[in-house]
Parts: sequence; structure tokens; C-alpha cells
Amino acid sequence: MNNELSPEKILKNKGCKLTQQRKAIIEVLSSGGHHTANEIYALVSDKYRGINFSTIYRNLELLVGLGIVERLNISDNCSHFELINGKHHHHVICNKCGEVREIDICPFAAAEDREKLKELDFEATEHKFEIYGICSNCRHKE
Amino acid sequence: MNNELSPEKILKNKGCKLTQQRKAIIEVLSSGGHHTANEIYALVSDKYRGINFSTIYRNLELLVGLGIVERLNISDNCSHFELINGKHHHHVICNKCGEVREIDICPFAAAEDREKLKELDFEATEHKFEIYGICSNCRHKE
DNA sequence: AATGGTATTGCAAATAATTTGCAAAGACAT
DNA sequence: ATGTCTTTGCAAATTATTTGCAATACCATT
Repeated sequence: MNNELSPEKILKNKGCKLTQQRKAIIEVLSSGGHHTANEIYALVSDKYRGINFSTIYRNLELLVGLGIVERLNISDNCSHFELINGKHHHHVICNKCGEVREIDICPFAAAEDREKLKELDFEATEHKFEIYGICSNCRHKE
Repeated sequence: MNNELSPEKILKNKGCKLTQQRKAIIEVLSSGGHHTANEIYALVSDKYRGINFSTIYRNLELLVGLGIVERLNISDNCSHFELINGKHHHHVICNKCGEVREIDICPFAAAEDREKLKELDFEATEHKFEIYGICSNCRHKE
């Protein structure tokens, strides 16, 4: 896997240039969490004045393609992005406030899954698991 | 659960009217599978001439809200919709051809999951599980 | 079967997210 | 320091989805 290499190294290896914009995007994502393109644009703008939206989108696309960033299709209207660092995890999403939290449960390990996949003759590369419901906060208010 | 009631009954119970358009949308989804709003529009248009896109969207939204239809955020650019009938299932998605297939594996049953959720004090109502990779077809060609 | 109140539709226009073409600027191997 | 090739900013295009509003269709009631 790419896990041992830093995002910067991976870019270099693939012949991509390490621009200020890319550094800024990676830096923003490095602090963890999942962000929309909008949020990333805002956060990066603080570090790199005048960055353009299309630059954000183009680079997120690139980083996803290189396996550096994961795209989450959590809500219905826009993608969220997060850096793939060592710790594999999944997500818990509150239907009320929209908050997204991480869980370190991974259901994929279960042997049965792999068995059935073999029947399908499907070569699995990634998987996603999301749990929806009401978070503690939302349940306890009103 | 709503599983015992037909979509039509559920609509009635909620005081919603059973319009031709709604019947057509439900009929289209009843044949199974997952479709984009676009596809549903095309399919429904065959049954009900002159239906409008906004009617499709408004009703899909309604049906999702009533727990009759599930919205799948499988691809990055648009939602897919499928009828929730008796059999709970998840999805396997080919990264190459985009084909989506169902699997009857459900990882949520694992006890551990529920334990950790309790720690989070999160009340889970739904969950989704998707496996991405390369399907048999795509792997065997070229 | 006709009627009326209310939910629903079609239409057209508005949003919002994302993508694209192109000339100018930047990265980096030499 | 230079040249090449990638990447950026800009502006405009695309695509999915939503919304306001007047006209219409459901369906409970008469």
C-alpha cells in the first residue's frame, strides 16, 4: 500500500509537481476530519491567498486517484474528502445535525464476506460502511 | 417496520394522495434495481407521458422520507434510488464499468458493532455498506 | 355523481456543485 | 539561468437538484 509514503512523496513518484496549492490542500487535510470542497476552499484560502475553486477540485480529484484522499458520499448534495492516513475507519452520521464521526469498527474483516465475494468473482479494493441515526446530542435536546 | 405495508398503503396512511405519477414511479422502482433520477424520469415517462423532472425529485424525496425508498450515494455525481422491499442488502460497485450489484451480506449484525455504538450513545436507524473494486467482467477483458 | 378543500403537478427559472478550455505562470531537471 | 511540461486562475459551461406559483387532480363528503 501507499501507507508508508507521504502524500508529497507519492506525488513526486508519479511525476506530479509539488505546488504551493497542493501543499496547502494536503496540509489542511492533514489536520484530520472530513471536509467538503467548499470547506477546503475556505481553509486553504487562509494559507494560500487567491487559490481558485477549480484548483481545489482538480487536486482533490488527483489525490483521490492516487489513493491519498478518500471521497465520502455521505450526504446527498456534495462530496466530503479526507486524508487516508494509517488508521482505517468508517463513519457514523447524524440524520439530524449532520455531524459525522469516525468509528474504528471495520466489518469487512468478517470471513463470511470474503467468501460471498469470491462467489461473485469480484476483486474488492476498497469498501465503505456508514451508520446513520440520531446522535447523543440531538437525542437529548428537546 | 413498514415492511408489511405496501408503498401505496403507507402513502395513504400519511395522508398523501395516490397520484398517477406516484403510482408510475413506484411501479418503475418495483421492478427492482437502483436508478438515478434521470433513469427514473425516462422509465416513468413511458408510463406517464409528460411527467416533469421536479415531480420525480419531489416524490423521490417524499418516498425516501417515508422509508419506502432508499437513497444510495454510490457515485460522486448523483444519487441512486431503490425500493426498500423485504430483503435487506448492500452493494458491490465496479470502479471500472460502474455496475452495481447486490449482496446479501450484512455486517451490521456483528455484536461488536452495537457495543461500540453504545459507547458513542448513538441511536442507529440505518446503515450502508458498499464494496468497491473490479468486477469479474472487467477483470477478464483485456 | 357533483362539489370543494387541499395536496400535488407542470412550468420556468434559480441554485449549487462540479467541470472545462485556454492563456499565463510556476516547478524543477538540466 | 533556462526550457519544458505541468499546473493554475479565470470565466464560462455543465449537470444535478430545488423552488415559487398558478393550474390541476385527488378523494372525502354530500
